[in-house]
Amino acid sequence: MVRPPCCDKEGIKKGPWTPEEDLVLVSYVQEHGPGNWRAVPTRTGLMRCSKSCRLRWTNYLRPGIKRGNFTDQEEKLIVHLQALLGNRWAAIASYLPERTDNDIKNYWNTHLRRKLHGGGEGEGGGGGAASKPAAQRTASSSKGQWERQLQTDIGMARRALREALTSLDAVKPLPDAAVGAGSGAAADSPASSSSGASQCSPSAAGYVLSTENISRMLDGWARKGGRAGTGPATPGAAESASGSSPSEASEFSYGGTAASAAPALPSFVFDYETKPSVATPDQTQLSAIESWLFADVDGIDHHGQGGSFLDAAMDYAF
DNA sequence: AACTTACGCAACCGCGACAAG
DNA sequence: GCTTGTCGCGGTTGCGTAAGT
Repeated sequence: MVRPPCCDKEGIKKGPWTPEEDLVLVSYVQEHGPGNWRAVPTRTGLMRCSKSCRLRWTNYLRPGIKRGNFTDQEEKLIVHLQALLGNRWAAIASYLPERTDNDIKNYWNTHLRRKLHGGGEGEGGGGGAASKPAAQRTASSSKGQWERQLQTDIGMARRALREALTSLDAVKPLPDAAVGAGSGAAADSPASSSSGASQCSPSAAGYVLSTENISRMLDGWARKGGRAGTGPATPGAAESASGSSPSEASEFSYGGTAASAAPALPSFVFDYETKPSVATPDQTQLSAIESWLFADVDGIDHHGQGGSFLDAAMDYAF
């Protein structure tokens, strides 16, 4: 039963991804779509294990990802959902389509857990499992199962989310800017502010965000002088992306200024992206959430609305 | 200015579930 | 129904950077 680790093969590279690897992976996924990760290393020549490729894609390269600067709204959602669902970060992440489960997990571990429990012990990281959430932890966290679990938890989740939004409303009545910031890279991401993503049509959001990601990557690399490492992680680095296109980038014809060059990169439209939310206007999305949450406030559980959001929520996840 | 400590994030690891044969 | 392969998730670690002394 003990299966050897998938990555213990000779010649499998570990550690931070290099710009070249990122571009190869993006290029591959662009062409073939995400999935069949097993084949990625062999077909791309990447000396990475399939897991690493998948992780890199889902946590970093995937278009539509917003990084850093969690808003109050997101924070509250995370807190409430964590209380309800426990450390099922993937499930929680499905409510925050622009955030990765890893990001949420990190944010929880580094900010929220401390914040909520004042350095208190045993909650969250270990505590999430230790202190049983309202929804009992199932042994499985697989997609299908947590989806079913979510279905059963949905009532509680709705209540909690509504509370979260309601309490937030008291502080800040969801102005457009806030809504945009709620999920919008527009508000707090220098990258987007410089690239004008917020001005793009909603349908192009995914596209723009994806190119932004690349832009960020490229800029990060440029700043590090092409040094391998976590350069792309440098937040808000895209403002100088233009004019700093590393030589490697040209090899892949992505251009160094991905964001500004977006229209010239039609091949970068990730049609196969499984999270339609990236192409959904943030405001619309939040409005949907809100209407769904408040649908039964007055005792009316509009099936249509609830259903639609539930469907949408499920769509986000898959 | 140099050194130390704390923090944040990206990536790795191990396990379980699902699907195909 | 069983075995094997692949995928996805959550926990944890290690490195780079910021903050403090």
